[in-house]
Amino acid sequence: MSKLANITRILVIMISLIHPHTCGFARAAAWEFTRAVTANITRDENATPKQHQQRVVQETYTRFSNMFVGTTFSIDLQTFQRKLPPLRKKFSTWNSRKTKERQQYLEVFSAENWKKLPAVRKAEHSLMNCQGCFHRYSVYQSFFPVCSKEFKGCSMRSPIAVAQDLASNMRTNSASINATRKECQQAAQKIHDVLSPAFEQTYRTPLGEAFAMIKEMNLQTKKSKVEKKKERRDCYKKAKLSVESKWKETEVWKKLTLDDNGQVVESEFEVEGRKHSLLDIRKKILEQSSEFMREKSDEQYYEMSESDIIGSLKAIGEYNEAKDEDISCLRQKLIRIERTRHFKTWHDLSTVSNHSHLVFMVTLLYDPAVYYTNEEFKIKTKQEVDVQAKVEVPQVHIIARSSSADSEQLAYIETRTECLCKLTDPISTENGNEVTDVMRFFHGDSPARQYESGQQKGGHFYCPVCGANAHRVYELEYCLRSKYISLAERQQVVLQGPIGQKKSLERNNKPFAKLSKQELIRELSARGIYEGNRKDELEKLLTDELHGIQRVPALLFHTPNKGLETINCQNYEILPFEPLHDI
DNA sequence: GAAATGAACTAGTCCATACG
DNA sequence: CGTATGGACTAGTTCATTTC
Repeated sequence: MSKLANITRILVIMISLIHPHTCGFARAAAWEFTRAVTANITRDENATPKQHQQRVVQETYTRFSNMFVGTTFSIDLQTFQRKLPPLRKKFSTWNSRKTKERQQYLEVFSAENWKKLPAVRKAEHSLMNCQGCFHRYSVYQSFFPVCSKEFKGCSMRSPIAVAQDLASNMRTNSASINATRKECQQAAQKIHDVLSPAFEQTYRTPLGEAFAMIKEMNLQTKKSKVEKKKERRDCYKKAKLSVESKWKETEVWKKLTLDDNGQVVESEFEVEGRKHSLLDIRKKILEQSSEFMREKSDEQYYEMSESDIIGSLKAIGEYNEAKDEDISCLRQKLIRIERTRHFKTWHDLSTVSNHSHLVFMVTLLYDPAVYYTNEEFKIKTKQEVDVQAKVEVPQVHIIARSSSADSEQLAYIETRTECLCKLTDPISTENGNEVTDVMRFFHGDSPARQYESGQQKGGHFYCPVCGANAHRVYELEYCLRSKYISLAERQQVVLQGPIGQKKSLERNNKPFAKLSKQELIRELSARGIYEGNRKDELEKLLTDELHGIQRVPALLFHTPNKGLETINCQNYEILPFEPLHDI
């Protein structure tokens, strides 16, 4: 038998009006039409019974074909004629105890309801293997009395039929015993096991999940670990947003800036932080550490003999014998050193209960020239004190809500530089001796130091101090040869080319990002590099030239072309190592 | 038709906390 | 203590569109 003939045979076999998956609308229509036609058409006197029967079928078929247009319902007259009698038999011999179901069946699948169906819904139906009936009318389809062995397997596939079988089984076999909890569970489990596969296949939803949709059952799908966490996170996010919105209500400021066309633009910005001014911190530390200071008045210095002064200088390693300095020079030097304090800034970011925070701390550096050593203090007061620990207690400078993005952290530069400019404002001890304060060091973890120095974060040049190539950081010799790049040098590197200069002045936090080819050529030629043709080659050259320098040091962000001395940071250095936390 | 441009994506870095 | 998760960043790839 050829393949085509095989397929045809299967198709012919498949057509049946009583198959469980035959369209309900088709069945009901065929039945109603054949009844109406039989009642309405009177037999011609000349016609034989067979001829009359033929006419009835012909008329029924015509009405049927008119109602169901389209290939999915196509059926030829002969087949229709052959398949009609079993259907008539089903309807006429429908179980008399289930007339209600029969009535409902015919109502639901009435011609009227079919007409009301929108075209999209109609398209779901077909004479055989009707998906529309299977998915949307399975309850009513299950009323149709299919007991043929041939179709039993098919009917079992319908979860409704399976459920009905189970229920009737339970009714007939129910024993009136007091079931234990375990038996109860086992029975329910069995029902689930039998029903679940058919249900899931039909509705593409696990049975349990579908049960959870029924309100009366009061069931809930158990959330997975991931879902639980997600829920919790969403909750945190919500709380964060509500806090932020409240902050916005109270802390909105206005500022005037120039746009690209030189027009003054008023814009709003939010401040979500608090600051102790550097001046307050300096005064506070001066007061707290006064008992440890080896403070002398001007008179006392002038009363010191030459040998005393030289001895004091020697003690702090500041006496240079080769240099021939006179006594007044040495005295001034000693006064300067003993009245100069050095400070260190620490910066870090952290998340506290899902909110990102930024902190700047300021610490005074212990200097034996200014403060007593532990031994000296013990001789003086008989107390055993760790002077350095007392002196180097860190003070909170700025604490604020801020994301770790550079752009956001740079918003705090203005207020920092404002404080640094006032570093030269004189403050005096109780005895009226003026002290000089110097901002000396910066320390923090890698991202913090990268932020402060203007180095890129990550990538191939992540070292915030020397910009060593990431591929070679394990070569000791290479690392030792890599030079410390000072903040002033970094500033010069950025400003060397016209584009870097222009974009820095525009306060672009990434002046070398996304340059066009023309800009790349200009930038490179200003740096004496004339190689490269294609854009990617030029980009690579510039990357190598900058070795990770991304912008001017953070403190110069607002005044990129001014010297560090304008913000009293000429001695400011970023420490090359990552220390322990201050707090 | 090659190069430039821009968007979207992946993979990897470091930082950190939350949680069982 | 290990795992999960998230943000911010660099670096590289792919793909489609535009420009020269």
